[in-house]
Order: sequence, then C-alpha cells, then structure tokens
Amino acid sequence: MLELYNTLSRKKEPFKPLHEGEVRMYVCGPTVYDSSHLGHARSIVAFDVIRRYLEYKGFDVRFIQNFTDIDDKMIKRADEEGTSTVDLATKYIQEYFEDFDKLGVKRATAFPKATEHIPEMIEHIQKLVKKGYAYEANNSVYFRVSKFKKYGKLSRQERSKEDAEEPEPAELEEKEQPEDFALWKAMKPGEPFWESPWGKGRPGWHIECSVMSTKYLGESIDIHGGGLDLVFPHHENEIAQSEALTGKPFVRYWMHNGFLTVNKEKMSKSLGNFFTIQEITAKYDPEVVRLFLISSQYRSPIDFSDAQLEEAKSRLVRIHNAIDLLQRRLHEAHETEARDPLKPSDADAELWDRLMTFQKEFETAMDDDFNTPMALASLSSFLSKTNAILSSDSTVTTGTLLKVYEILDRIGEVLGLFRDRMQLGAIKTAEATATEELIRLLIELRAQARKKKDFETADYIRKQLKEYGILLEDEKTGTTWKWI
RNA sequence: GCCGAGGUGGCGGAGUGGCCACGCGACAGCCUGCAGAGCUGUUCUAUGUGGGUUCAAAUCCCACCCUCGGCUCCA
Repeated sequence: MLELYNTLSRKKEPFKPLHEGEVRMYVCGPTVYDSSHLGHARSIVAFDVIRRYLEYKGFDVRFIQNFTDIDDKMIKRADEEGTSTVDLATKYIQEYFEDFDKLGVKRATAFPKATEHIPEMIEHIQKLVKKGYAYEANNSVYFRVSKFKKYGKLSRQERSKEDAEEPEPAELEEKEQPEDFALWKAMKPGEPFWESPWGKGRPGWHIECSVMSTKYLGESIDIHGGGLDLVFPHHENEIAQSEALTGKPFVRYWMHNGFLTVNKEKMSKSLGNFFTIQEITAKYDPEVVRLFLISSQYRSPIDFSDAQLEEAKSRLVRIHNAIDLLQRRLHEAHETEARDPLKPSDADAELWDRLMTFQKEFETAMDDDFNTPMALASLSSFLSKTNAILSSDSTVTTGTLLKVYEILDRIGEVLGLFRDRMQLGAIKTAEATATEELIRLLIELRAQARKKKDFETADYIRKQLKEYGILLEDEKTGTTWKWI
C-alpha cells in the first residue's frame, strides 16, 4: 500500500487517486530566465522518480510541468541581455531539455507555458472578479484574500504581510489589504503586454499554475509538487484562486521536496552558491549525479560536496560490475544450455529466493513515501548476494538469470539508473567488432604467456591495454575486459 | 516575532519502543603468479545535552543547546 506525505495534513496518507488506475500530477517547473542548477535537479529528479514509481505500480500517469516564461525576472534579464522574453525563454527551455535529458528525466506529458494560456487566465480572473474574490484597481487585478476563509490551510501561515510579488509602493496603495496578491499586473512602459478587460498588462505569477493545472488535468488533481520554498506563498495562493472559483479541492496530495544545500545552506541564485547542471555533468557522469540525488529521501535536505559525488561514483561502479557479471553468466549459461540443458540447482533456488525478497523490499521502501535510500539498500544487499552466488562454482540456469535480469531492468527503470548497462546484444559497428576481436586476440596471447609462466609478457600486455583504456580482469573461467 | 525541518558511527544515510539497514573510506582474510573485481570479517558497545516513563528508548514525555529553511524572488 503506497503511502505518501501530504503537506496539507502534515502526515503520511494512503494514496488513492481520484480516478481508478490513473494519476494526474502537476509539478511546478522553472522560470526560464537562466540555467538550471543542481537545486532544480534535486526537485525534478525527485518527482521523476515518484512519477516512474507510480507507473511501475501500474498507474496511468498524466504528468504536467509548466514553464514560467513571463514574470519580473524574465523581463529584467531580457532587458539586461538586450533580447526579448520570448527569445530568452526559447533559449533556456532548450537548455532545460538538454540538461534533464542527460539526467535521464522522463519527458512530461505536456510542458505548458504561461504565455500560451493568457486567454484562459483572463477568463479565470474575470470569474473571480464576478464572484467577488478579486477586484480591479488602477488596471491591475488583485485577489481579495480576506474573502477566502481557508487561506493559510496549506502553509499554516496567517495571511502574508506583503504582496507575493515585489512590494512596490504603488501596488500597496492599490490593494485593499497588504496580503492581497496580484492576478493581473498593469503594463509598465517598455514591458511585454497582452490586451485584457483591464487594459494592457500581464498575468501575476500564481495564476498560471491554477489555470494550466485545471486545463490539462481537471479542477481537482491528485498530486501537485514542487520545492518546499513554494509552499508559501505560491501554492497557498494557487489554492485560493482555484478553490474560490470551483469550490472543489484543488489538489488532494501536496508534495514538497527538501532543499539541496551547500555547507548546510540552501543552494540558490541569490546566495551565489550554485552549480549549474552543465558544470556538474562536465565533471561527473550524469548517472552519478542522479544516484547522488536519490541517495537521500526526497523530503530530506541533501548536502552537496565533491566527496558525496565521489561516493556515488564508487557506488555506481559497484552496481555496474554486478550487472556486468550477470551479463557474462547469462551468456555463458546460454551457450552451455545450447548444448545441454542445465538442471536448476540449489544456487538457482537461492538466487530466486533472494530476488523475490529484494523485489518485496524495494516495493515496501518505495511504498513508504518513496524511500529511495532504503530502496537502494535493498538493491545493494541483493547485488552482494548475486555476486556471491555468481562468483562461486555453482551454475545457474538461464531461466533464473533472465528473471533477475527482468526485475533489475524494471527497477532500473524506476530509479532511472543503469539501464544502459543492461542492453543485451547491442548492435555493434564493424569497427567495434574488429576492435573486440583484436582485444580477444591479445587476451589469448596473454593466456598462452601466463601458461608458460611468462608473466613479464602477460603483464606487459595488460599494462599496455590499460593505457588504451582497456582493463583486463582475470577470473576463474577466463579473462574479461572492459573500457575504463 | 510567527511557521517549519533537523541534530545518528571516520563520513553519507535509513530506522519511530527491543535484537541498531545500506553505502563510502580504512584494515584484515579468502581468491590470485601479481593486480583488479568479488566474497567474508573488523572498524561499529553511533544516536545534540540533561532529566523522566518503561523489563526495554535513536524511537515516547519534559526542559535546554545548536543548525538550517519559510514569512521578499527561489525547486
């Protein structure tokens, strides 16, 4: 039974989607005025794993993530760079996809942009005005917080003392109460604008998520996610805007990820202590970065350091080695069985047993609010056992090995890890085939030298190959090699 | 001030009443011509401090100390 922590109740709750077998989730995406940094990756990867696990559980997941492509920061940055907000957005959205494809993040069902939903936002605001939840002042429109009685139910904050947007004296004068927030902002000279019933202007920040969530997923959705910093005011305001209009619960489960910190301080643009995803992936394999990010539970803070990335790297190598061993045994078993079918042995039984235990442990961990560290622990234990069995003299049938393979593949799919490693019989180019044959020839020569106790030649071959990035490893059943 | 998260071994990180995951590092043994990988074991009588409850507490209660975050843009 899947349980997840709901920020609304501050408790873990059993997860039951609104529509049987289907999950509708919305995650707040970035404002595309600058490169994504590792803090963003923390959030995006966390919800990617959540989404993947829901799919593993058999849910049909509709996953929407927005791009905020118009707001104060967009305008300011476009001005500084002498470009338009549209070009700025195009540039960083493209970069966003490059970064997160690299990190193995699955694409959302749709990536709606704020500027593509202006008419819907205007309509929503008009309805709020009609119902008395919003009012116009000097060509801007504000939400009347005092009218929405449940305001503060998510963040447990009394009403905000300031506008959620930049507090400007002019705005404060326009607003009835300081806690009211902007739904529509009147145009200032030189700014991009859209026509509206209140004159030229642009939407406030919060309205886009309410509108796009409703448009793509319906008035009530299952999961709405984002960073902990969005709880107030962003998500609180989304609830107000949406529920004031529909009278229905906007979101059933609010989920918020913890921060990525550096020296225990939040990684953020304003503190200047951030690393972009491009910087990090230039230094570490994206898969290492991903493993690092999921080695903490998504709600816990996670502290960045090179030592942590190095640890993740070692861990990943270990996982890869275990998979490589499995692949070799599978090929061997396959060749053997082509001649003479293998009988299931005690090793088969034990491996099978461990596999079932592993799968159960993995699911229990993930069912408990997506406890990825515990899930990884079960993986480690299982791989240790697999290594022990596959390194011993006992034989395991292809049937069992294939089952191990299948389950590892499914779990790799949930974590977004090591699946590249698992390609069986990948198609090779002619050059690659020739290279492999040459390497095998050298291994054969070295084996002959070793047989004659000519270790000088044997070590020379191994050393030279290592220089070319090829690592030889001697096993009982022969010598294996891999690229390093 | 208000709201919230957290302090676990050399390090990272789980665990919400008993026997304390898992990983990284270090060391030892097995294996090996050597190395690597792998396995096994040790490091490991770890739970911010002081009290209390209990046969039993990292886990529950009380007090205190410290760190970080939100209340202004932020994943």
